[in-house]
Amino acid sequence: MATRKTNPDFLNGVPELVLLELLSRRPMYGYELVQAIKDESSGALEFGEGCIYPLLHKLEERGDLSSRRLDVGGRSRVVYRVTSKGTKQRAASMAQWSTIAESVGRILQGGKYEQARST
Amino acid sequence: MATRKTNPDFLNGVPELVLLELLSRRPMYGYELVQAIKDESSGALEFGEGCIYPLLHKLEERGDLSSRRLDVGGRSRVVYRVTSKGTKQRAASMAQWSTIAESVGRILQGGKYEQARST
DNA sequence: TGTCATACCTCAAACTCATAGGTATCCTCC
DNA sequence: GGAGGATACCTATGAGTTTGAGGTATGACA
Repeated sequence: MATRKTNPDFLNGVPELVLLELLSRRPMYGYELVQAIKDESSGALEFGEGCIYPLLHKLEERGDLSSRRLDVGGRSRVVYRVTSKGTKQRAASMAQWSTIAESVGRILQGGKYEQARST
Repeated sequence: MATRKTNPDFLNGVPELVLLELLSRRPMYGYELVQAIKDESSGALEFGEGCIYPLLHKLEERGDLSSRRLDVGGRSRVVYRVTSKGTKQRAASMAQWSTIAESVGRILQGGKYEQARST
């Protein structure tokens, strides 16, 4: 009952994938990421701070991210960047997402053809 | 803290979508669905019985599915079909999946361009 | 002074899904 | 005739993720 084996996380691990992807472009801090995800998806994806901060901590603990505290105009920001371990993880995650998204897409498309044929 | 509002279920509601889709093509029973999902996705998607059966019950309770018990060769099967309510739900779910899958895809693609430009 | 945006954080509860169990019938092979 | 596997249903525990709501503190603006 310990480790998950099947459907490795993609039917609810999108936040992690998105974080690794965005951070692989440039280092960012938590609050910025929350806004960026919302912006880049035109509002379709909206992960709250309660989702992002714990996830950042988890990824750092796991070694996929490293952080550095910055003071900007009296405010303190924690800026994260992807480690080399995280880069590998990102590639693996992207591959898994692709496989799953294609599979789901194919099933939904299959429905189209079915309907077209039977109509 | 009661009802979920954001990210309406698609970062972990794929099993539900797939069930509604497959059942909208033809009525099927639980055990058959478990195999069908595995087959149609070439093994990429694998939802166990412990996922499918409770979900079928939930969808029926909610009014998206109706069931009928069949006896076939001494074995008892519970065959499910999509109700008109379920058909609407399926359309809504498909639309949501599309939006989210496209958003995630766009973010991942964005990464490609970024890299191409900066390299 | 109050309020809003920025910026960090944590916790409780809700939810889903995986794993592992349980029952019972049928078929095949030995 | 018995063992084992496939078929077919089911539930329960628990791991893991995400939501929603809260809390702290600074800076900007009116």
